[in-house]
Amino acid sequence: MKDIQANTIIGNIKNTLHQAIIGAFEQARANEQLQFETIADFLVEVPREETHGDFSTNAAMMMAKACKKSPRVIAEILSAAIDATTAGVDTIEIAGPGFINFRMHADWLNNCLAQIITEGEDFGRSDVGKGHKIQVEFVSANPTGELHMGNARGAAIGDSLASLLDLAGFTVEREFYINDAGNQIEKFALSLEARYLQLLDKDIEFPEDGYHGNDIITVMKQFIAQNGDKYLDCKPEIRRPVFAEYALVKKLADIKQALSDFGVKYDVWFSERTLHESGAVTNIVKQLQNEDWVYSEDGALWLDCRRFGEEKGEVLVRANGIPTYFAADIAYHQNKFQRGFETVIDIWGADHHGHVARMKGAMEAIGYQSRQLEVLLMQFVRLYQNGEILKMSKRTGTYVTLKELVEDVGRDAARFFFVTRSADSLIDFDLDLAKSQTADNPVFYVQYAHARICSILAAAAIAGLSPQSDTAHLAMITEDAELSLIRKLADYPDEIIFAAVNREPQRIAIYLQEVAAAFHNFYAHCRVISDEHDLSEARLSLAQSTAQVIRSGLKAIGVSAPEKM
RNA sequence: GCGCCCGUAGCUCAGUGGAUAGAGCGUCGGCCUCCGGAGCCGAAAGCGUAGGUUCAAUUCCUAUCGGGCGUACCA
Repeated sequence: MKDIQANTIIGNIKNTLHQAIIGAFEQARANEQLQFETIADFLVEVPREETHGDFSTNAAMMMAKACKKSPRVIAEILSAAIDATTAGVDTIEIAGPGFINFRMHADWLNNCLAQIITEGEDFGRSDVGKGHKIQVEFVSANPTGELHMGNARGAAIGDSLASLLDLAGFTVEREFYINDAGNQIEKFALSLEARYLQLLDKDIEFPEDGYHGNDIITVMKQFIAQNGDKYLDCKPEIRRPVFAEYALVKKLADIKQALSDFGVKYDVWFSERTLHESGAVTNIVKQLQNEDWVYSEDGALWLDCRRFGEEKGEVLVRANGIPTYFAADIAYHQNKFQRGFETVIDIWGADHHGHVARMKGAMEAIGYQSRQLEVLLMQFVRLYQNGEILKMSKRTGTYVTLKELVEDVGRDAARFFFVTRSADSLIDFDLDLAKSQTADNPVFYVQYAHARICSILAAAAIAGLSPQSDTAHLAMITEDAELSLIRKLADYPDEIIFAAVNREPQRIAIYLQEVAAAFHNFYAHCRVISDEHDLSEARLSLAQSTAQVIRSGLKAIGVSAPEKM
């Protein structure tokens, strides 16, 4: 992972130190103290242990081989040559196998806090994205059933990632791809028809591979309430599209509502059907044919995926003339790029991983770069209930819905739960435990810190105290617990950048717990409102900044920041 | 069989090419004349196994064991 050193409080110091170290290398070479060709990619980091200083570099160890000297010897030479006064460094030490540790002047964290306060609500925002257009497409569930736990996870990750990218300076759009065409709609129509007939007392067998969920029975009951039995003697070819259209509208409305209740708002709801109707799907197949990416076999048209390293081709148009999902998906992604996105991120379930390589290959085939399409694969959510695995299946209709999750566990707790885990991990979700332990969800630990601060600020206002952040006030902040909290707050913009660039929203959930812990520790060790008027007002500034960071971070992951709990 | 993901504390999960691997829950022990105890402080407990690369591996590579997913003219 390349070190990201953005234009942030911490990033700027790292950059300055980085330059100072390079300067020291050059000087040592000029003095013939060190001999080397190029300077390796060393890191300037904030060490895990505070006893190792405020910043640290592995430069001496990275260059040991090139310089043919021991790391500690190189560190000695460098530390004598480094001019880090501009960064605010007080002392430089050599430690361990050859780390060079920098300790800043005592007031550096106070200056950090001043800057945090100056930036206010914008603190955390940065410009590393340079306004580049990026799209995050997530959930995109078939509108043939209800949203389930897997969709909930996708929603939590996708929405959070989009927010983080926005904070990091990208121009972001959230999109939901509506699979309202193709095979599953045919099957859907057959299932609806069967339910329709069954509800009207016809003895009809339900399709084996149909959609067994109770929700579509509800939909057809509503349909009958509105339209009666007038489709009973109608030709199947006539009534099936009517059922499907009716149900799609209903189901889509349900999906929008469930996502909205989960705190997710999309910029675009994109209909697959429009791609077929506009001719985009047939056009993309023609384009690929013209460029010799397509071959015929067994009556079907295949994309030659062997040209990008796959073992075999993939069907674009079936022998029956109907294009596959794959063909539509290529047209869809072409459409995305035509809309000006430089990068599109798709969040898919692990069951689609076989689709990744051929989609990326297809992007090359239609003239884009495969890296412009990023697929974030999300492992499954394995549900436990009564100690047993609950097998989810949309086909059989046994699954826990997003709606139930929000009702039983709560939106904040559910979102925090999902966004705390990396997309890579297979989650074991014990529903009984989740319900019974709702109060133990770490989200409340974070929210509690926020509510506590709000309460303090309110009490302070009544006492006639207000946050003051001029230099004289901030200089009164000297306790370890206070400084540790500032240090944690100062990390915020870099945490956002890291999470956004690496597509790891879980970083922020973890970070917020660390902020809350640092605050609770501060609270336990330092009285905010005390007899010392000026110190109280300085600490109020710190508390207020903490609340602001928590509020901003929680917002990014779609969790509320209540003032009272 | 082949491909992808994952094996970190009793449980659920973070994390990292570096100097002492973390949190929540659970267990054990402390802390309320005081701003919110949904809190604070402390203890026990862990990188599946075996090789390799490296100054340095839990992290990268290989093998192996275990789990998940995929391997359709489904999506």
